[in-house]
Amino acid sequence: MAKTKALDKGKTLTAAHEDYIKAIYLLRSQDEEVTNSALANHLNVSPASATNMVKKLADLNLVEYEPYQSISLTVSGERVALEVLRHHRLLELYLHQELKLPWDQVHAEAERLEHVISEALEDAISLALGNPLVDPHGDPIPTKKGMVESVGGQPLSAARVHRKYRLVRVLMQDEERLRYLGALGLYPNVAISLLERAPFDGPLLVDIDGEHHALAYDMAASLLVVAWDETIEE
Amino acid sequence: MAKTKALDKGKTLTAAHEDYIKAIYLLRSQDEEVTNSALANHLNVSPASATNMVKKLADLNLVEYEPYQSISLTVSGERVALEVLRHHRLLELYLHQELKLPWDQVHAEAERLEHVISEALEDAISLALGNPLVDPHGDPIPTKKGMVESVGGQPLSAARVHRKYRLVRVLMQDEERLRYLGALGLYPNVAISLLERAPFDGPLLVDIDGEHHALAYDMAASLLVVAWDETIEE
DNA sequence: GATAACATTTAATCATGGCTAAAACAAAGG
DNA sequence: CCTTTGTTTTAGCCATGATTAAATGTTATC
Repeated sequence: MAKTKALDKGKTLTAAHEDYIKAIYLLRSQDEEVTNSALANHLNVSPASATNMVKKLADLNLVEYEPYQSISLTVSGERVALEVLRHHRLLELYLHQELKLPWDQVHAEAERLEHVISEALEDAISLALGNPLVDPHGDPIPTKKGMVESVGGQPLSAARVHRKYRLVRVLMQDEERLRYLGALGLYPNVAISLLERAPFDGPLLVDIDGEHHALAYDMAASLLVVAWDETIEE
Repeated sequence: MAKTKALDKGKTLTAAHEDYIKAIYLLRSQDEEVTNSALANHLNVSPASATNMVKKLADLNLVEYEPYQSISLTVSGERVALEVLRHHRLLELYLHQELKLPWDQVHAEAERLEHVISEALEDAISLALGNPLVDPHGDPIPTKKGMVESVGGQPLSAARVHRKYRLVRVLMQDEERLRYLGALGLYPNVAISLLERAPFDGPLLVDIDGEHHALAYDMAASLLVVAWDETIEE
């Protein structure tokens, strides 16, 4: 019982702590090196603030940190990250599915709620949703035990022409863009085919549920799809 | 546009601000004089902290305050109080009714959530519940416009023997006590009759839905009832 | 009306989590 | 190898919201 400081302290973590830990986890899971500036940038704080907090997290045994080195989570840190992420994604799904909030609004709302819900509420939400595994953007919801389903898929921008795909994940949280996608009917599980690809990473012509639309390349790069017939039909 | 500071600042109020304002409102509505110490006591902070915050709230035009005098809300202050209270009570009802959290837990949960839900979420919750007017404890839910239904009723401790009453409100938020009441089946709208009253403010023998129980005097004093036939049957 | 008892306010401090400016360090190019 | 460029850290500061201890004001009692 000597080195388990972080576990001892239990739920003394503030929203700020959780935000940093979540950011480290998310950056890492996008295969980005977690540098001080990347972290500061992701959280919209100054680099100095990031250093400051990272040091505190290191004291709590939640991150591994040596000055001037890149940052990583410890096992307890990752446990915290997954817990927060579970809250976040359960909330997103709940708000969208049960309370009918538009999907471009649920992220911001969950961002605040994730820090204050109790274990009991987390469980109740999960139960009400039937212990779901993905949120409205197709992001996987960590299980209570901290397991994360790896959602497969390739970027639509890299897909083959004239093949039917299923949209499985939207790597975007920006409200404007999500509203735009929503207007096109681009939600997870929708059928989408690539009709034509403009050169030089130009726009892509796609068929969404019968309708034709042009889609900017970088948008398409943030849409993960799998071949339609590789997936179980609902 | 000179004196409307509080309105100008809009949603820059912190959870601490809201807690103080809510406390002032609740103390006042229990006909207690809102003194500095009552406030400090209610919020579990030191008197010095209360003075400090009250001065800030006065600067924001949310409370009326002169040193050494008792404290009251301004019109904008009351508007804030009602908004927070609306959040709180909507959340309590939602958590209890839709997510099936035990009624003794919803207060603590709502206490945290009330400060972070958006207008849109508030509306969605209210809509999902059919724009309800009372929470699970029988406390009135302020309307969007800031109207509060006054819930009538007299303390059960002052009720007449051998008359059928309807429990309309439980003036208690303590988890232990609520759990106890719950175990007795004492929720709002339950039928209750006073069978016998012990002298010297002693326990009361009551009939709750056919079962007989003894109830401490101070408990009964926190239960508001109305004559069964004065109320609309469901 | 003086004084005791109590409530309130002031003053000085602390922890948190930001910030800016300056110093220290790392990595790359000449 | 040294210097330039960019990143990271340190140092000093600020606002928030709490604390305790001391000073001040209010009220009740004799």
